[in-house]
Amino acid sequence: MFDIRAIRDNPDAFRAAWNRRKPGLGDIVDQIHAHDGALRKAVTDKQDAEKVRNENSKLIGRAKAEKNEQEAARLMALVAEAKLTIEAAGEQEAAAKGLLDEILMGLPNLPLAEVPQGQDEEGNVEQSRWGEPKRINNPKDHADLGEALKSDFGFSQMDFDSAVKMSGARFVALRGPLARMERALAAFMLDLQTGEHGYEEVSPPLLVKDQALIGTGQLPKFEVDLFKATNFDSDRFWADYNVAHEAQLDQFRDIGYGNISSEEIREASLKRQREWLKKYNSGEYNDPRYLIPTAEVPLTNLVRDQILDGSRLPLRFTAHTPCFRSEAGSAGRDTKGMIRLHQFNKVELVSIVENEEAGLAELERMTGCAEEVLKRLNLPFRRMLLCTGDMGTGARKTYDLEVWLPSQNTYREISSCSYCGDFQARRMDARFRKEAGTKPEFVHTLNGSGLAVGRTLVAVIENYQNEDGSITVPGVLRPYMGGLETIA
RNA sequence: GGAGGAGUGGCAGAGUGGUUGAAUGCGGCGGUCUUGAAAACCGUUGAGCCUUCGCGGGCUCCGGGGGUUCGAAUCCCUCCUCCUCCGCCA
Repeated sequence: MFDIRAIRDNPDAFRAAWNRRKPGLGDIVDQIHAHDGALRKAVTDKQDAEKVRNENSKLIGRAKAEKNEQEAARLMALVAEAKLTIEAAGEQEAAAKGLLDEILMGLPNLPLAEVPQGQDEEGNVEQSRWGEPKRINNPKDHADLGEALKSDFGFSQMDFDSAVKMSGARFVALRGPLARMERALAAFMLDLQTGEHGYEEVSPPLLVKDQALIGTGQLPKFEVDLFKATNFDSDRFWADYNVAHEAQLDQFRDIGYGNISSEEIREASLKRQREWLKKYNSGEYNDPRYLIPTAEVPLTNLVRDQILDGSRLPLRFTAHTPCFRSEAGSAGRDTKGMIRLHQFNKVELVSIVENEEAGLAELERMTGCAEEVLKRLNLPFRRMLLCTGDMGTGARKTYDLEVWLPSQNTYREISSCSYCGDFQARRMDARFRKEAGTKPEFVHTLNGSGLAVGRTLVAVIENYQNEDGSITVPGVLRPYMGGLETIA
């Protein structure tokens, strides 16, 4: 969401920024301006009429107390007239607000000036590199290595076949030492971020309401990327439906079937059915939840609908959770292995700060916190500054960390750290008060992966592979794996 | 799942149809007193929006939504949340 007053005052700045996101998108400013004008006109009209109603209602009370019925009747007529105006203006207000919100909620955040212009990942700019890729002769990819490794019971430690049978494509079951290594990675990351970087560990809900996703920006535009868990109340729906059906039949009977054409009956029935189809799909009989696509959603929503104490900022949260993504639109990409799954684990970092200056400093800090994980695992990586076309909707500036994958002879994304300004805060109504007595201000939010656990496992397997197909356990993970040095 | 109760300002807690955006207490802020502090006393203290260059004026909000009424925190409907008891359950 955006500050409508800022758009009014600087329409050209918004126009230019949205055009940087996507050529032509800035023209939306004209529509916003039109709807905003209509909205304010309607609001003013309504308020004027409400004033008339309120004042006269008080006078009515006084007139009645004085037993002046004639005066009371005269005033009541005035109020009745005002109410018509209120109703009409109210409808116009709701219509304009609906159109305006629909536009505003669907627009992406404004990229900061230092973000490079670009259409897709080709436009991203490398910022730095760390570590030297190790020379590996004929490196195998993680899937081949993982499937070849056997658990004590003789099953693949990276068991795609079994997972696919029960859940379909893009799922995996880790078994034995590899499963433990994934847990070790998560524990290591969490200990680092909480113990050394000051993040508070959170165990959040994994199912959230649509409002939470609207808050962080995944909705309304990207519902196809999410897994939705529905729970339709069919008993209540059909009970209500039958009542409406009976009522309509009664209505026909009252009119008399001789006085109504079969065409009219058909029309009326269809209309009723269409209405109920709409209700069927609405939230009225359904209370859906979404599986979180990232812990950014619950962690950021921790501050929703609040006025925080400014002296406590910044707040830093971390959580290790599964993430669920439908991966609609990525058919055919990364179909082999664990790079792109419907379910994966991730350690997420979220920071709540007070303004842009603090936010940009925090972005550097947060990215550093993510990089530290890779450094301690001794995995080569590079830092990319994302271009305007490759950033997520909520972001104003994003760094991606890409880890070296020997099998692909390239760097692959393993973390993404974003500064979101007050974009999410406005959608969530998350504010803070600098000092007692001062106006509340919107907080600024950041989120980043610290790191994607599944992909880190992939990187460890590939970078620590040995000629014989065994995997050397990185030093920092050994304490978490009972001292195990090699997975074979 | 069954039975009952409750949702009011940062917190506690009055208020059941007419100057109530809301008594009172605590907390916060400012002040008096004091060498300083405490205590005491006085004042002040919700949010959002519209309008105005500004001073100011106005509207909305007492869990959410809808309704009754000239007028609703107060009455009705509905949903949500919380509490107590019973049942079931990781």
